[in-house]
Amino acid sequence: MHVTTLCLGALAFGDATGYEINKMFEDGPFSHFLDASYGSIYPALTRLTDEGLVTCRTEQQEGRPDKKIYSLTEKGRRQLGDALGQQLAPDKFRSEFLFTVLFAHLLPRDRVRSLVDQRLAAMKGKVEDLSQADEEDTPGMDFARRYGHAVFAASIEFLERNRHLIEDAAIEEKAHA
Amino acid sequence: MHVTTLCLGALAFGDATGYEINKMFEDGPFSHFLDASYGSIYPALTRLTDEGLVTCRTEQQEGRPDKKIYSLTEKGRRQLGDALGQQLAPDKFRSEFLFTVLFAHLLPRDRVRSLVDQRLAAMKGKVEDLSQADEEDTPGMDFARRYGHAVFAASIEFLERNRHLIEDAAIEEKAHA
DNA sequence: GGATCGATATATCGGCGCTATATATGAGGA
DNA sequence: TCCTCATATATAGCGCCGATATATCGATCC
Repeated sequence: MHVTTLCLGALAFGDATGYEINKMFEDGPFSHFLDASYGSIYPALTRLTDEGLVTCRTEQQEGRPDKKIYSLTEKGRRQLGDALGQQLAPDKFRSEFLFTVLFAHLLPRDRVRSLVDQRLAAMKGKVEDLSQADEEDTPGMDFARRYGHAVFAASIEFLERNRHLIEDAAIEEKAHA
Repeated sequence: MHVTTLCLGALAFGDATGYEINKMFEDGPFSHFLDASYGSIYPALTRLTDEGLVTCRTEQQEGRPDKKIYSLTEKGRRQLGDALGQQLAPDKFRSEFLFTVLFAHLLPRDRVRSLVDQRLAAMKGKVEDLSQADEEDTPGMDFARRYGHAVFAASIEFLERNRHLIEDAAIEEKAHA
């Protein structure tokens, strides 16, 4: 599923600028399970406009560049529907933490402990974020939020119960590797 | 963390060919939380050889191309240690399933149900995979395996308990979007 | 017995998308 | 006063995935 499709999805929630779409990936409803950045969003919106899947109207502003507000066309809406009907790619997960942990037996104990502490703090923050329901959310958004909450909660519980497995394996001294 | 670093990590478990390293990402110990493919592994090994971080010896074979077996040098081992001491990037997670589910209220119920069924089946397979401990695993590998198991188990439980949230929201008719 | 398929093994090309950067300004905190 | 953050668009560079090319052996299938 290409960035163009993700942008169509973003616009299905209402008209938006490239800047606003980017925020949906950074902080918004997509942030926990999708990724996209300016470098791909702006070119995608241009391509979508060329193909007639979205339209663009410009709004003058003072001090800032003019706002380019994009809207889904009927053709774009159909294209999104098609994409959601295709075979989906399986989830992708990338964790430098787990990669690093594979070498716990070669790392100083302090390092491993700090790694786990940092991770626990980050995950507790995420669980906090995902605890707040929003009245305006679609059923899907609510489901995704609860899903994230459940997974992060399980992750935290696992880490707290099993951190000793890697901490005990780590080396006592402070030396590097 | 670049592919070169991941290759150093792979070679820290023993000498290997590019083909074997690829398998570590495809089926092996890295497969659940890392990604890399031929298109990046072979160039990475060339670069690592040029920089003296790995060495390469060639083994003749009949019928197949000669095996190029790579080994970590002392310099490579130090470089890996350094990388594991740096600030790690946070986990990245990409899910077309959750993206699609955001639009559950626009999709036919059959589609949503089939999506959940497919996902459950895939996840049960993963849990199965991750149930088998291996005597030869490092403590880190064992930890990562259990971690995956815990997270997938939580995921399955959540899906089974909450699938109705999106299935009830989906539209009754069979029409597309 | 012939055909097809998957595993073994290396390598490159095209294109997609992230990271960083450029540009410009107003608001708010230090 | 200065710096950082938010608003807003856009591109260049580069890293990496996916597809493809090449070659052979063993296994399965019909």
